[in-house]
Amino acid sequence: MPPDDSFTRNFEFAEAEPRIYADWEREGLFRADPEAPGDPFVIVIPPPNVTGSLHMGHALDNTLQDILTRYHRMKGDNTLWMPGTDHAGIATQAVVERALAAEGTSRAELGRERFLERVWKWKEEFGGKIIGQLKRLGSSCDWSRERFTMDPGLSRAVREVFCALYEEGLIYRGDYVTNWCPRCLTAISDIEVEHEEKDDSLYYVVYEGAGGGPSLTVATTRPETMFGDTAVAIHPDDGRYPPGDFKVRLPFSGRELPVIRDPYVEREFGTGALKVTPAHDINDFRLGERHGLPSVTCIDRRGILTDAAGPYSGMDRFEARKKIVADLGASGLLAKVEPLKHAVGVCYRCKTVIEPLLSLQWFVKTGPLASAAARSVRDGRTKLVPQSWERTFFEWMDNIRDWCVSRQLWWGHQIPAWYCSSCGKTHVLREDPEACPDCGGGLERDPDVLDTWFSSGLWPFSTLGWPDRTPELARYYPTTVLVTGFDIIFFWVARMMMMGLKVMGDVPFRTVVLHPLVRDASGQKMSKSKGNVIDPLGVIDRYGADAFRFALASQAGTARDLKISEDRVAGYSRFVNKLWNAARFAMSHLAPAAGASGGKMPQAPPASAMPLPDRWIRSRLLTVTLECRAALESFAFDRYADLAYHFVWDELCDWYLELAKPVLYGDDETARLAAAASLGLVLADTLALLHPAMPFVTEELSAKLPGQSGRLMSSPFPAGRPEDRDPDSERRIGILMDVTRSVRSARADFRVPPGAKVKPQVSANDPATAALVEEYAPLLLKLMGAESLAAAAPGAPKPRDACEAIHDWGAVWTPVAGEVDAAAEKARLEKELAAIARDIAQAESKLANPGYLAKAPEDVVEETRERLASFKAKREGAEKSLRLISGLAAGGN
RNA sequence: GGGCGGUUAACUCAGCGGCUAGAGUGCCGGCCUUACAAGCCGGGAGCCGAAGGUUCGAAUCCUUCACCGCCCACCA
Repeated sequence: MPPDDSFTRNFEFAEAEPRIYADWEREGLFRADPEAPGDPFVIVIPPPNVTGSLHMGHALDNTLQDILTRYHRMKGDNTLWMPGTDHAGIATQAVVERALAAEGTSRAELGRERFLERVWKWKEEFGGKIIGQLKRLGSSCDWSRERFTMDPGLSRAVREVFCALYEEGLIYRGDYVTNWCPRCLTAISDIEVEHEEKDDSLYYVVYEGAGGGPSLTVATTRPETMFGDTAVAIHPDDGRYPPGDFKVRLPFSGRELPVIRDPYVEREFGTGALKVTPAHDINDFRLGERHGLPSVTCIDRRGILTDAAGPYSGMDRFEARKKIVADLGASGLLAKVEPLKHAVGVCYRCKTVIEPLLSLQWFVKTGPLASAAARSVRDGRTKLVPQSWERTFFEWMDNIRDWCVSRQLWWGHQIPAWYCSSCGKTHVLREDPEACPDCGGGLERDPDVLDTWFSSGLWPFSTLGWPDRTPELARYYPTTVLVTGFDIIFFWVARMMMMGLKVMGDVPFRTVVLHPLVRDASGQKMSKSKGNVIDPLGVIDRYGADAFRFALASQAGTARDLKISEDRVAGYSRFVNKLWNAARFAMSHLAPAAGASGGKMPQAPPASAMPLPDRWIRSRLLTVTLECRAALESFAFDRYADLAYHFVWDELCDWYLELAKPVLYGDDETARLAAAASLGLVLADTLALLHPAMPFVTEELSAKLPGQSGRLMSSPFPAGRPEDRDPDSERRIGILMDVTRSVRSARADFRVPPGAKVKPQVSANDPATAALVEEYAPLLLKLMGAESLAAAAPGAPKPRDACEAIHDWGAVWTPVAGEVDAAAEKARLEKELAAIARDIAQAESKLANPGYLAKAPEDVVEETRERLASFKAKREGAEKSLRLISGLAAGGN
């Protein structure tokens, strides 16, 4: 029966995937309905930057989310995958500023209002490209609910939360030393600072004594900040320095600095004397607070020295450092210079060295929020998967510092704070005011915007409609699972937990699945500068989304790195093809069977009424189905993929389809139809099993099944038919596989010509096995290139020309050309016997061990007993053969 | 300085107290067998990083060490 002409030889993914996706979308299959029944299963997407395009990290993240979403949807859960994008303040603003620069203008020239118009316009025009790319991946998000962090609704949520936290004292404004990026011209939070090991110099600078006091030498890496010094600090117990108050003179300026004593100072480092610059160092700032020191800012927001730096004013901070060092040397005030390796903070975006700067910023008081978040993980309200991340999470939450949330940008949620020019009061308000509510004076709004992560911290409830009490919020919060890379645990996961617990009074999600980070094939981080970036869309173009998704899922275990290479994807594209062709084959037999049952899927008989191969595959399908479900429930995506892959390829294709062929091509019509129906049943379940990982090809194939009306994506996920469990059929198929493999192996070893038919015999240890072989011999003949397969008479000797394969249930004799070399055969058997003897010795020693018998679990001991019996059976067969062959070797030729 | 990973076949990894340690890719040999040559069949390949320890039993648990990688960090 030739396959149907419309059934192409390969899955034409380039044509099929967009078409199928459009069908799903048109049919509204992604939509969630809060009124619908079923347990809620909810995922909120980690919102990609609206300016971004799909990279490997997104591809992995969204593949896993889609697998879970599709699985739960098929299971009948009330499933919502909530999509959207992030305004990504600093990143987006930078992109638009670059565009402006190319036009020869700038943000300053445009002014705030026109600049923001430009960003919105840019967003409408080029933003959201990534949504289309997520669709190509197959993401089954409910696009009707797509949100953007700067939507009116979400902005309202941001404002509400800001006001509420302010009213509660959890948001405050103050003058502190914050991390300032002189290039981005904004403050950034602590976790946005990266630390880079750098080879630097430690300069020993002499501060001469004032008023007859002693001189001090301080050690610093940043001599250019000396004009901001307002003290020198030593350890209170440092005996190298005289007791009592004294002062030193700042080089060049002559300004007098008090010498203070504080245990913060490390006596062992440098000279044990520390220059204190409260305006440009966070530790010095704290020292200054403790000792009531003034702050002097000597470097401005652009990294340029200020008038406080006297002759160096107007110089860049690094230029100034060189010049100052040179000048100190010339004045004999540079005692020495040592090389020093230390970590320097740089901006996570532009890698510019951070300038700690005293400035007026808004902060979130994170202490109480963080301890609530940590508690929710400690008591299991939110689980981290893999659990090993908990320690890291606690580490951070327990040592968290206040979160600087103001950014000196224009693109973002402007801080809802107004300052009265008359009475000087600060007003944080939900509605824009006309005038000062207190005195009616003129108001000026705070120009700054909020950190992008402030709004993404609200994502799990703001997207569901909060602050309104929507049906979605009631039904879908807390969400079920959050899937993300571990790189944003602190940026995002922790913030959502803090905000969710504070605002909603409950955790934002029950489980956080932290997946690996995608690397290139050699484990390197992908980056444009390294040129090792693989574009996921190119991969989809070349291999299809299904192969790509499957490759990602197959590697999504508990490791930290996921090394992706095209070879791997190519490997799974062969799997897609394999599945396609297996289905093509199955369908060519299903079609006539369906014809016989009126175009409908033929009713498959119960497994127990079927021949052995069907009973076996259905038993295996049951096991694999249950294992796949267990794997998905525990987020073991790699295991799920592996199980499905091997079931399809090794069992379904390599054995079941081959064993079915003699029947399917046979003359017995009843048997043929039954086999086809059984095949259809197994195929349908297999497609459903694979659908979460490979949605396109499975949907396409499912549509070709006879009598198919609905979509596979909205069909039930297989639950497994418990009545199909059949360990005996698995054992018996195992014997038939042994026979087949033994003959194939003998043929290959002895170079039996491909066309030549052999007449193997099976010498079974018991009549039941002999009967089994005789019964199913017709199914095996073609698989092993045999003309006949017979059970040898009990006790019959192995023919001289036969290659023998020994099993615990008996032996397979495959006659090969001429006579088997007796000496070689003897050597082989002796080797085999030695191996068997080792196995037996091992098993026996275990069973003779009282500790083993007493402590090992019952089933393990039982297994060992069975194994020992099987070894002994094998040994007996091998010994018998050896006796025979020895006789031949000695007396024969 | 603190913490977390990794080290298993040529490569990339799975296995994480008990089957004779597995898979994919690659390699070797043979096949165009009417679902699939993007395929089929057969085959070789590993003192499970090192050393101790716990245990009846260790690739798997503990300790120490080595190398690789990541994260956090207020000795300038």
